[in-house]
This record gives sequence, C-alpha cells and structure tokens, in this order.
Amino acid sequence: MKDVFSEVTMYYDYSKIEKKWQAIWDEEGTFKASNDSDKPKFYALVEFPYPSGQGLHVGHPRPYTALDIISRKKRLEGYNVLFPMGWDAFGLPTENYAIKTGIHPEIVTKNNVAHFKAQLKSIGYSFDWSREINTTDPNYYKWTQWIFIQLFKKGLAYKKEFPINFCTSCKVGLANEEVVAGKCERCGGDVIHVVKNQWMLKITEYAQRLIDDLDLVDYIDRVKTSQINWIGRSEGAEVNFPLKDKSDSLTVYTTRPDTIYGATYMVISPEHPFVDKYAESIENIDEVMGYREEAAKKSDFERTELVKDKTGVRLKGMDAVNPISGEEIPVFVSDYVLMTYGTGAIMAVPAHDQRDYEFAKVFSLPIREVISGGDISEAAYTDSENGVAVNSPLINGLKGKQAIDTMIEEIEKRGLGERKVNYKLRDWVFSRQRYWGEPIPMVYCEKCGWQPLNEESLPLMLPKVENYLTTDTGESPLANMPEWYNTTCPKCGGKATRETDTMPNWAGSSWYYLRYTDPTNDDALASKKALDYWLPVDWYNGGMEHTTLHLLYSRFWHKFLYDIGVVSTPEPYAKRTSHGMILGENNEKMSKSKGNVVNPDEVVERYGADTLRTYEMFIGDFTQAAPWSENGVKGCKRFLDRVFKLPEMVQGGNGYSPAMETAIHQTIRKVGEDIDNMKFNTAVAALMKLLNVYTDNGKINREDLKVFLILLNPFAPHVTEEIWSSCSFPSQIAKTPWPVYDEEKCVEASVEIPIQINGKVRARITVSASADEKEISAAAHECEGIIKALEGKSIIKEIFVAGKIYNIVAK
RNA sequence: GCGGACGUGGCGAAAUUGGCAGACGCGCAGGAUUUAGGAUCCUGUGCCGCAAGGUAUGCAGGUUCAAGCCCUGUCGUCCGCACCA
Repeated sequence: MKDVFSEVTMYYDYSKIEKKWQAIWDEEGTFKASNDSDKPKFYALVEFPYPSGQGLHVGHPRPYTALDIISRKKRLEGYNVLFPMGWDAFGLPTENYAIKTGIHPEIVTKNNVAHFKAQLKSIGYSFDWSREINTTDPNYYKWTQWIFIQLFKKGLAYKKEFPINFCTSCKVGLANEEVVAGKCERCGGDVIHVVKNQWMLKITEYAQRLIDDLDLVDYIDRVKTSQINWIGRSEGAEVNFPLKDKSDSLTVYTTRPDTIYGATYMVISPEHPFVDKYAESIENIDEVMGYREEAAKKSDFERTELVKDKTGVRLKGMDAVNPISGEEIPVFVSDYVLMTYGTGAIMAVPAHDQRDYEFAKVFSLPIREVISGGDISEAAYTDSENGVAVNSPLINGLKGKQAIDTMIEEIEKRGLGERKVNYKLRDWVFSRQRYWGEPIPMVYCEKCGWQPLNEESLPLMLPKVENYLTTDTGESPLANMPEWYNTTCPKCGGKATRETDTMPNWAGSSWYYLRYTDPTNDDALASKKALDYWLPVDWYNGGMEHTTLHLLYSRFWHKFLYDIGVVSTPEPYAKRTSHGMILGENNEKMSKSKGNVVNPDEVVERYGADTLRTYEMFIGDFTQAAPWSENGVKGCKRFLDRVFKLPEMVQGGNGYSPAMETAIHQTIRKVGEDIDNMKFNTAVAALMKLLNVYTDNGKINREDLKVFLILLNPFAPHVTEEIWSSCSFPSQIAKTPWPVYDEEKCVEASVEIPIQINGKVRARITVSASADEKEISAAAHECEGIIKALEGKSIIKEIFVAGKIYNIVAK
C-alpha cells in the first residue's frame, strides 16, 4: 500500500487499526477498574495535566506511556489495575485568556479538556475514563472546600499579613511566575510588594513527619533529598541576649552556640518588631526606617541577585549584652537577616560565619577567633566538626557536637535559652486574589470573626463575573460583587461578608488521587471502603519540578486526612519516580519561540500511535532528558512494520522453536524486568533483537509469534491486537496472561570465554556452559595465540571468573 | 555559594554494578531491487593501520590480575535553591 501524499510508506493502515481498537476498548470497558475484586489491586498514577490551549506536546506522552505500559503488564499479570486520568483545570493561563477575550473560563476549560482528551485517546492509553475528574467541577471542588474547612477547624488554616506582588501599572496582583526580573511579565511595569491579609496553612506543623515518614516510602533518592533539603531541618538553640537598659531581651536562633564567645555584634531584620517597639529610644530611627523602606522596595530578585555587598544600619541607643561573655555589643539592622526564618535576629560571629565576616569587614567590627583550625585573617572558618574551641572558658578544648551540646546545656542551666529545632519550610500561602480558583468557604462576621460555611451548603459556587481582572487594589474580581460577598453569618445569622480570595492551583491537585477511587460520591470525598481498598497509590510518576511543592503539599494534606480518620494510610504514595524532559531536535528545551516544538498529533498522523509510544520509550533512559529525533521515530516505525509482516514467516510446530527457545526465554525475562525498572529503552531494544533473531532464523511458529506479540503489546497495543486477531489467536491480548520464563532455559548451552594475558584479550574459546576451570585452563593453553603470546614469559598466576573471563598474568 | 544529575562512536544510547566497551536504533558507505526518486532487503561501520597490531569511555593520577564502573584531584555541561543564622 502506498501513501502518495507522504514520504512515509504505509505498510499497514495504522490509523484504521488504531481507531478500531480504541473503539473496542471503549465499548467493552476493557480497562475499567473494579472497586470490588478478588484480584490484588494496583494503583498507577500519573500527574493529571493542566488543559492548556496549546494542547498536548510530546513531553506529556513520556510518563503517560511509561505508566500505561506498567499498567497493561500488571493487568496481564492478574492485577485489578486503577489507572485514571483527569484535569487540573483551575489556573492562570485560562484566566488570562478570559481577561483578553471575555470568554468564560468554564467554556475555555471545556474546550481545552475536549481537545486534550481526544489527543490522549488517539494515543491509546488504558485509562479508566469512567473515573475522569475535573478540579473545576463544583462536585469536585465541594470536597476541596470541605478539606479546607476541616483544616480551619483544626487550627491549621489561619489569616496572616503577607505581601503579594502587585504591578503598579496594570494595577493587578501577580503570581510569582508572572514577575520576571522584578518587572511585570506582560507590561514591563514595576512590581512592588503590597501587604494583604491572607489565608495560610500550617504545613510547618507537619515538617518533622514529612521528613520522618520518607522512611515509609519508596521514592527515588533525588526526590527524598530535595524534599529533605526543602524542609531544611536544623538543630541549634534559641538564646536570649538582654538589651542594655531595657527589660526585653533579643532572642536569636543559632546552630552554633559553641561560637557564642565570638558573638561581637547582633543583627536584626529590618522588619523586626523591636524596631517599632523601641523607635523612641533609637537615636537614628529615621535612618533605620529609611533603610527598612529601601529593603521593602527591593523585589525578591534584587534582594538575592544584586545584593552581594552587605549593607545595614547600627541601632544607636540599643546595645545588647552577650549573656555568656557579659560583653556589651552593638545591634544592627540588615537585610541579610530574614524575618521569615528563626527569630528574625542573629548573634553575629564574624570569625566563623561567612556572611557575618563580610558584614564585619564592611563595618570594621571585631572578628574574634573562638574555634581554632582556620586562618581568620583570610576568611571565616566555618568547619563545625574539626575546629577546637578556644577563648571560650566554658568549652575550651572541646570540638564539634560535644562543644555544642555542652554549651546548650549550660545555656539551659542558666535559663538563657533552650535547645531548638528550626525548619526552612514556611507555612503555605493559600490565598490568591484571582477569579479562576476554588472560592474559600469562609465568612467574616463582625461579631463571630471568621466562620466556615456549613458543610451542607457546599459547594460554594464560583459566581459569574463580568470582568476577570483583579481590582485596582489587587483584590480578586469577586471583591467587586457585593451581591455575592454580602451574606449572613452561619453562626449568629447577622450580617457578614464572604472571603473573596480563591485557592491556589495546588489545592485541587493535593487530593485528586483520592477522588479517583470513588469519583461520583456525593456524601464524602470518597467512600471509606474505596479509599481503604485502593490506597496507597502503588506507583506515582511525575516531574521533578513537582517534588517540592505539589508532592509535599499533597503529602501534608494526606497526613492531615489521616489524622482526622478520612484515610487509613499515613502516606499517599508508596512509590515515586520521575521522568526526564523531551528536548527539541536541537537539544534545547522545546518552546514556541525556538520553533522546535513537536506536536504529538502530527506524529500520530504520520507514523501512528504505536510508533509514537514505542519511540518515546526507545528515545533513551527514562529518567534522563533526551532530544527528539524524527529519524529515530522512523526507525521505530520500521520496527513495527517488520512486526506486522511477521505472520508471513509462520510455519508449523508446537512450543517455542528449539533454535530460538533460549533467546525467547531471555527476552521474556529482560522485557519483564526492564518494564519493572522503567528501563523501557532496553526493553524495546531486546524486542528488536528478538525480531532480528526471528528474521535470521527465516521462519517462526505460532507460539514464537504469540509470545512476541504479548511482550510488545504494552508498548504497541493496537498493532499487536490487530495481528493477534488476524491470526485467529484466542480472545484478545488484553485478556491473555503475561508469559513466564524458565530461568534454566535462559542459559545458553555454550559460552564464549575470552582468554586474556595481562588483561588483554588474546583469544576466545567456546566451551559448554558447564565447563569447569580445569577444562577451560587446558583449552586456553592450547590456543595458538596464547602459546605465542606466552613465549619467553613465566606465568605468575591465572584468574578464572566463571562464565566471564580467563586471565593469565605473565611476566 | 550550596545541593543534585551528568560527561562513552558522526548521533540517541547500552554495558548483568569490577570481568570481551559500544547491545539496540539512527546516520553513513557498498550492493540488490526499481524507468527514476522514495521505500524495502543484504553487507559493512569507534579511531589509526594494507596488515600484524595499536589505541579508545572529558582530563591527570591512584587502587586492582582486571576500571566506563571504585578512590583522589581537575575541567566542562545541565537542573534545582538562593544570605535559612
């Protein structure tokens, strides 16, 4: 068959075949998971996409195909598999599109979802579409709101002043990703921080458990490490430094109490409350306030990128006393101390902290060595393990942990402070001044304060608005709708107003895997029975970019739901893996502007879904980034074309053909193990190799063909089912057991052993697999090449590694 | 600066974890087929060399009978985080 419109010859009508099998799967409900089954369960999960206007790109199918392969194999192995898909559909691009076009986000979302779904279907994934969910569906976000209310009731949701990004020219609140280099992404205007009273979630309360329970799960190390680093646990002490002539003391957090004798000054953050509290006694308060304003004006970008030189102002009239040395020391404000970490104040030990050292140099402050081992005239010596304490009467001669512990004990004994653990992790800012998100189900009443809505009244529907732009003051568009926000207090029935902020994108995705287990339940986010049956997710694959936010947030919510008895497992995901990115042909990240974007629709159209799937798996190591290659796609198409012609080679015979039996058993083992270990590229290679074996053999029988089709089926489900059916094999591959291999039959009858002299191969001999060292040694010494190479040399020793190598060491 | 990943043919990559480097695919070359191109099939293909042989996993050392793999140093690329006291 020739396709005159394209260079690609159609050896079989993949388009027709693929549509046919997709229709059969739909009609027969082939991949529907049962909530009531005798089979062991297996819950495979991929991150549900944000249905953007651009549609799918070739990066999406990589993880989807991978877990589809795993799911398909698990089904053939007798598991009841749940492999669901849905839409994380709240979010900025849709909203921005609505602002531009005036089209309601709901309609945009609906269209985008339809497009995405058609694309996914065309690739032939074995998703259970009967469980499709959408975070923007009121029946879904009802439960997102319900979870929020539970968090509030347990004191884990609270309001706090927190700055947002605000574009001074568009007069619009911006998300962090809309701020580029301190400017508004769309208009280039200046972005400033405006303080808003926002909802926060106390994820910090779970910090320790989020670290500890990583021991309960099988996550790739990279993920564990970055979660641990992100949470950033540190151990140290809080120490009170009394203020001279004042009744207060300044509390600092330090991980190096062993250096306290070296604390020659203190620094507090510009936002520290003491600046206000003691404004009257600070002689240079105007200067200090000026510094504070400058610091507030700086964007995060400037604060981190541009500030290399330390700046600050001394607080005149406010000195502190080092509680251990008794020394009087000055206090500074500087923006290198952050209000958001620790106590917002530090004891500065310039001799043993890089930042303090730099600051001390700028302000000519004393640098006193209290840990020996470095050269403090050159740089701060920060080694906390090997340095020995000096000039520190209480701990002289001690080092490392011992010095630290002794000092903390002393501090506690004297009532100057206490041992303290700190985390870098901060509470989760849960408010967005945006339209396209879940309304926060809270009401403010003058009399009763913040009150949650009655749970029976959920969902609190997102109302229709006329304008999707935030207000001039950066409030959500809902703040322009008095008819919506004016309401009554659920507690006292008096006048009250609704919260007009909405939830962040991460809300709906923090619990979506629970909803799949029972997606239409009206009485609960899912029935206890369904949750207990399916949880935890057995295998969750997603991008590294979601490791610190989404993955941590959803673990937090899950633990909370565990604490209130909704779920029965402490962790949501038993296993987490991560895929690499697919790059453009030029080895760069795919992007419209670079013109290197490959559209999966075109690939499906020109080469077929099976080819797309096979190539995405063959492209390289699943966990690494890999560049797209059109020629690589063609190679996979060629492979499937050859497979399609396999039935032509079929001749009689029962069981596997003896000449190829070993290769077949080896391939069953290899493909099975490779799929389990996500080494899809070598699994495809093994199948290509087996096809070469078949081709070289010139003929195959029906068993040889059958096993090949089953092994290839998870990768190329359509063409393998088609060949299966055209050969009149029974039923469908989807209902056929995965083949088993026999370890003994994987062993070759004879092996080739390389004979080395001093590590260099000089000859090869072929011996039976059972040959022992004696036989091999004898054979080796008969080889001409070996005899020649050994001439004039004496043998020192001979090393034999069974099945691998025979090495003669000679001089 | 800190943390992580990585560096192997012309290209994408393999290498059972210390045992024949380059499986499998692309590309390329030669041949077959074809009116021609495309497609397909066969053969070859790390580099140097006619060959024997030599040489090769970013670079420099080390351990070992044996190193892509382990150790030390060094250079380079990519990703994440950004003064976390």
